[in-house]
Amino acid sequence: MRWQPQVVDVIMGKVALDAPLTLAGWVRSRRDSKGGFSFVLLHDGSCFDGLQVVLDASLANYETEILKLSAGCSIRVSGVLLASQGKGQAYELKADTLEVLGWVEDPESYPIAKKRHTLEYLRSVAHLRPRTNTFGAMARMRNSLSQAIHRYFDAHGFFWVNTPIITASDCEGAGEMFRVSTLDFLKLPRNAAGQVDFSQDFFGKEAFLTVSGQLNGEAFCTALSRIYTFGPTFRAENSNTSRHLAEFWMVEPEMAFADLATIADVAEAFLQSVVSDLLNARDADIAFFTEHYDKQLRGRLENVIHQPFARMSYTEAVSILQKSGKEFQFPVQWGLDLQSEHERFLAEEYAKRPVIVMDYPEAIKAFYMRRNDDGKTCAAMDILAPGIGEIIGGSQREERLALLDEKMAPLGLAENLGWYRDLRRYGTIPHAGFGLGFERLLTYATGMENIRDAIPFPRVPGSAEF
RNA sequence: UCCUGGAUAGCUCAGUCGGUAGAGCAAGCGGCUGUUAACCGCUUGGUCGCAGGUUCGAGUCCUGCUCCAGGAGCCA
Repeated sequence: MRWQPQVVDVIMGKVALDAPLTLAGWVRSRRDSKGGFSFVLLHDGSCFDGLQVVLDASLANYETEILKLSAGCSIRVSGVLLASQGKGQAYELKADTLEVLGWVEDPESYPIAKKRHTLEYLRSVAHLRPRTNTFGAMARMRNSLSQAIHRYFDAHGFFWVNTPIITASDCEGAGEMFRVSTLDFLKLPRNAAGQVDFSQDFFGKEAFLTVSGQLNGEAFCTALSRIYTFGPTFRAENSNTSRHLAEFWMVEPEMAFADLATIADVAEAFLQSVVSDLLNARDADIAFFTEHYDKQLRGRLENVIHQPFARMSYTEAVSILQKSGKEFQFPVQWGLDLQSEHERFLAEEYAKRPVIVMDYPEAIKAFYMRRNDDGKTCAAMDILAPGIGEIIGGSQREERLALLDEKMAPLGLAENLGWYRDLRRYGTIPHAGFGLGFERLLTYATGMENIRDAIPFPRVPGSAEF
C-alpha cells in the first residue's frame, strides 16, 4: 500500500519541496498575522517536531473556522511543502484547504492548554498527556527502547518467551501478589474448617498475578539455551515512591551454560547496546529531555556506552562504604543488605557511573541463587545506576538439586514448585539470568524523576484511573 | 505502611494579626506583527479538598477524613 506522509517524513527530508502534501494531526497553537494569514503548528506525534502550516486569509473557511482553531483541534491540511520564509523551521506547509476533523468543545477548559503544566497535574489527565511534548517524547522513547531490547536479544540468539501472567505459585519470592479469583466475595465458599474453599475457584486453587516470569523462563532456558521474557509484572506492595509501580514491565533474560561473570558481562553489553540504539534513534527527543529535565542526560548516556561499568564484590562495597567517612542513616555491616543511601553513594559519588555489585551474602538473597564455594555468599549481582538505584538484579541459579532443596524446604516451596525441581532432576545445567525494570531504565534514559511518568497509565496504590 | 510538606480561578501560585478573594499564564474580544514561550490593552472566570468545631466573624485557628508530592521501608 501507499502510506500518507507524516510530519516525520517531512522533517527527514523525504517529501519533495514544492510538491503537493496532505497531513493530518492536532493543532498545538495558532498565531494570526494581520498581514492576511495565520500560522498553525501541526503535530501528528510521529516525531518530536511539528510542522508549521501557513493559512492564507483567502481560504474559504478562514473567518469561519481557521480563526477559531485552538490547541487540541484535529485537522487535515492539503497544500504544498515549501522552504520556510521564517526562522525556526526549515519547512512549512502552504495550505490550499484545511478541514476541521474535530473541534475542542471549550478551549478555556481544555486540560492541555498552550502553557507549561506540572507533571503532577498531567498525571491527573493521563489520557491527554501524550499530546504534550514531554509525554509524546516519552512514548517514542519507550517504543524505541523496547525495539532495541528485542533487537539485542534477537541478534544474540535469545528467544522471546511469553510467560504466564496468571500463576498459582504463591511464593515466587518477590513480594505481595494480587489475587485472581472469580469467587463471589460476598458469598465466599467455606470448607469445614471455616477457611475459604479455593477448590471452588476458577483454577481450582488460589491464583495470582505474576511477580516474575523467571521461574517459567528457566524452563525454556533449559531447552532453548537462551531466552528472555518481556512483559507486564505485578506487585501488590504498598509502595508509595517515585520508583515503584503496581504494574510494570520487566525484561528477564535467562542464559544456559553461563555463570555469574558471564551474565554480568551480558547485562553490561546489553545496557550499552540499547542505550546506543536509543541515542541513534531518538536524537530530538533526547535533546528535549536534556534541555528541559536533566542537563546531564545526554552526557550520562554517552558515558554508559563509552565507559565500562564499575565492578566490585559486596564485601568490597561494604569496605568502601565503611571507609567513605560518610555518615549513613543505616548501619553498614557485612551481612546486612545495602540501603538506598548506600547504593546511591556507590553509584553517584564513588563510581559516578553504573556499578555492578556481586556475591552478596546468601542469607539476604532469594532461594534460587547459587551458593558460592565460600559457603557464605551467593552468585548474585545488582547493577546500581546513578539517580535510580537498583536497575538490574540477577544471579547464577542453583542448579544442584540437593542445595536447591535445602533452601526451598524452609520456605515450603517443594509442593508448588515440584516442576521447578524437575529442571534440576532432568539434565540440570549451570545457568544465569537477570531482571531489568523496564520503566526504571526508561526513567534513567529520559532523566525523568518519577516512574509514573514513564508508563502510559500508571497503576499505584490507591489509583488505577484511566 | 511511616515521616515531612501540600490542597485557593482552566493551570501555577500569593493571601500579613481571624474582618467577606488577588497575580501570572491560559481562554474571550480588540490592536500590532512572516509569526513561532509573541507582544500591548480590555474582559470573563472562585462551594478557598470534604465534614465538623471555636468565634460576632474562618481561606486563615482546632479535630477528623480524602487526595497529592517528596523522602523512607519493600523491591525492579
